Amino acid sequence: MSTEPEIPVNRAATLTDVAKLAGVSVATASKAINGRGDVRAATRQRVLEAAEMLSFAPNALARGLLGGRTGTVGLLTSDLEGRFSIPILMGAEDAFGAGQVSVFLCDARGDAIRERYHVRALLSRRVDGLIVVGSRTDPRPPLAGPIPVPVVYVYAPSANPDDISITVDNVGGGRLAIEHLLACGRRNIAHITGDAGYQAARDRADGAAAALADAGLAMLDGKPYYGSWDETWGRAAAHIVVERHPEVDAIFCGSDQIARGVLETLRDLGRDVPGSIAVAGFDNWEAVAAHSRPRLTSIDMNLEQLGAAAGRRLFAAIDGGDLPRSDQYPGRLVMRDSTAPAQ
Amino acid sequence: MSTEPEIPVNRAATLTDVAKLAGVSVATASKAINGRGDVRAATRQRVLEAAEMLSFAPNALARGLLGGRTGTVGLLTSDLEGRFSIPILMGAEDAFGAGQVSVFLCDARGDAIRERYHVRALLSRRVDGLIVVGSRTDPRPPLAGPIPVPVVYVYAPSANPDDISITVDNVGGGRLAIEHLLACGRRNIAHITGDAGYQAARDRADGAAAALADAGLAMLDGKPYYGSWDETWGRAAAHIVVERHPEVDAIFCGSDQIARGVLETLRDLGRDVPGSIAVAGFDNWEAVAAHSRPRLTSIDMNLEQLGAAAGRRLFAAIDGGDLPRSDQYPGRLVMRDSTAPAQ
DNA sequence: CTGAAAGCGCTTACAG
DNA sequence: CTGAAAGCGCTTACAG
Repeated sequence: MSTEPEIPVNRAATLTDVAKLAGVSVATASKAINGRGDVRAATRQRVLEAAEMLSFAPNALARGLLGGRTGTVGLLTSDLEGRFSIPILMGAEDAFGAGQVSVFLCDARGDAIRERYHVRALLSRRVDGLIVVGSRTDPRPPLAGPIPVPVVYVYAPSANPDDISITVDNVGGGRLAIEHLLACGRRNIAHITGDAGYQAARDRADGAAAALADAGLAMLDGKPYYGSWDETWGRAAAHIVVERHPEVDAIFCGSDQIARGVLETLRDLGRDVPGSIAVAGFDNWEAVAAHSRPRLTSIDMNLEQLGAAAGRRLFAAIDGGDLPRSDQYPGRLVMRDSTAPAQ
Repeated sequence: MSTEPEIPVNRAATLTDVAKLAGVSVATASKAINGRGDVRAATRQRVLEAAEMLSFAPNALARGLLGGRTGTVGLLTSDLEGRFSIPILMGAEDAFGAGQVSVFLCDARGDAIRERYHVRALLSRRVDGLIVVGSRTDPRPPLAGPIPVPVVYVYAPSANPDDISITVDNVGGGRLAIEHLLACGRRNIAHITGDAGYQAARDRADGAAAALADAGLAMLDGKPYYGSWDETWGRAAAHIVVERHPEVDAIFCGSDQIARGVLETLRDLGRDVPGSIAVAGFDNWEAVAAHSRPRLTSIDMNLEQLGAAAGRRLFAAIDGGDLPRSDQYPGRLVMRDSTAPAQ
């Protein structure tokens, strides 16, 4: 029964505990654990064993207090429930998690007051940087007040062009969809999409129009069918399109949910997809696109990559050196069964 | 042109800066800012103004180093893409965000190694507590190693009954659905659900069976149609049910996606919903349930409330005192158009 | 009511 | 190769 007064019981072990157990100074213990400075191999060994024995975990707060860096970043989202925020968040989390960085998550719920409150809190925790995730592609006001750390806006760009914003190339996405439909031999193409108040709707429509123009064509009616982003609108709009333009041989939809509604109506009307009419969606929302009849071809915005890119930019900005610039990322086409060469 | 050498330029203002500018000691500045100790009103005023002028934000790391508490918690999720994790996460974030607590988000991606790594990191950041969010309702192994802070498991309970677990009452949810269908006057009720390997599937089925038994009934075929959680299975199973049991007047589905497939098949077969057959889903996944034809009645698991409850439990555990116990939360029925009294 | 001093747990020059 | 000392930014008894 030896008494070992040195071993801590109720509190987490500190470097002092480790040093004591190893019979060295805290300075030496620190060096041994961090692999810094010249420490005799045997000494290092002893320290490491002591640390292990006490399951020592260095206090990151103390560390952060010293060095200029805390190894934390803030992830500011405007709405967690948004399907778009989540993959971005995953990508960013992944980009950081791989390193030594921990992520503070804050949901401002679209409220500017709450956002400011969270920014204050994050700054007082001395985050090394901030990622601001939007839920719409429309530009958003930049964070208020002086922010002493780098900020990267993702998905929704900052309204200030001097800020770093990483966004989806929706124009390119619209192009991609149309080019695919053209390659399938379709010529009479309608575009049914969401609320025209969304930049995303307008951008995708612009890209679609441009791709059609390149082929000497225009979308049916010369303009998109703007509406809302859901199935109900998709069903209604499909009825209108087919009635006005029986010759329609392809429909590009601004979202998978709209496409889903379009598919239902075409099914009700007995129009064969893709034989008679090809249908392409947007978002590549697995749950929606992969189980429709037929399974839906769609544009994927690569949101996870977008998040990861934002993470890397933030790293670069934190490390200083060459300041990263804003950038746009292209989507990609995911082909399923709702599009095919015309029969 | 006065020279004011005291005002910091490149670094964040510290309490020392504030104290200097206000012409008091740091101790007094600290008390003034925290409303602690007796400070003359005028003095406090001066300090507050100085703090404002320098946009002083107290260094939370330094604070955390002193007191035993850091005001941070770790939110450990096993998969961010899971639809179920997100509302829980929102609820928890909300419960904390309202207070002074910041949340570290870690996605272990279902990998035990990664989970351990994240736990280490969180502990070295001295979080005050941990919330572990599962993505299935099956019990999961408790966190490995000695965890010196309170842990609350949510959605997926810990396999160790001594741990605090906050879960959904799936048995009750199954009951709720069946009781509603019975109240609608249905008597020939089938149950189509997901993978029997999921505790959630078995629990919901058990609840359904119990509610039927209470009414002196049994589900058609005497047991659930187990399959997978998606629409494709819903479509296939609905065909089987209708063929074997033309008398079927209600189908309770283990998920909204299954229900969606069931609705499609019934539509194809020309069976009227809800007139001829009532259909109820589970999850109340807005995007799926609110736009089907007809709109889907479904059981909502109140996941956001679950997350908030977990947050409050963790608070209680951190504050010590009466240790909170594990608990189950009931779901609620959300009535839409796919169920109605029999004609 | 105010301030000097100690200390939280660590790291980093600087001596030895 | 090792250790004593200073210091990161704050708070908290304790004097005055």
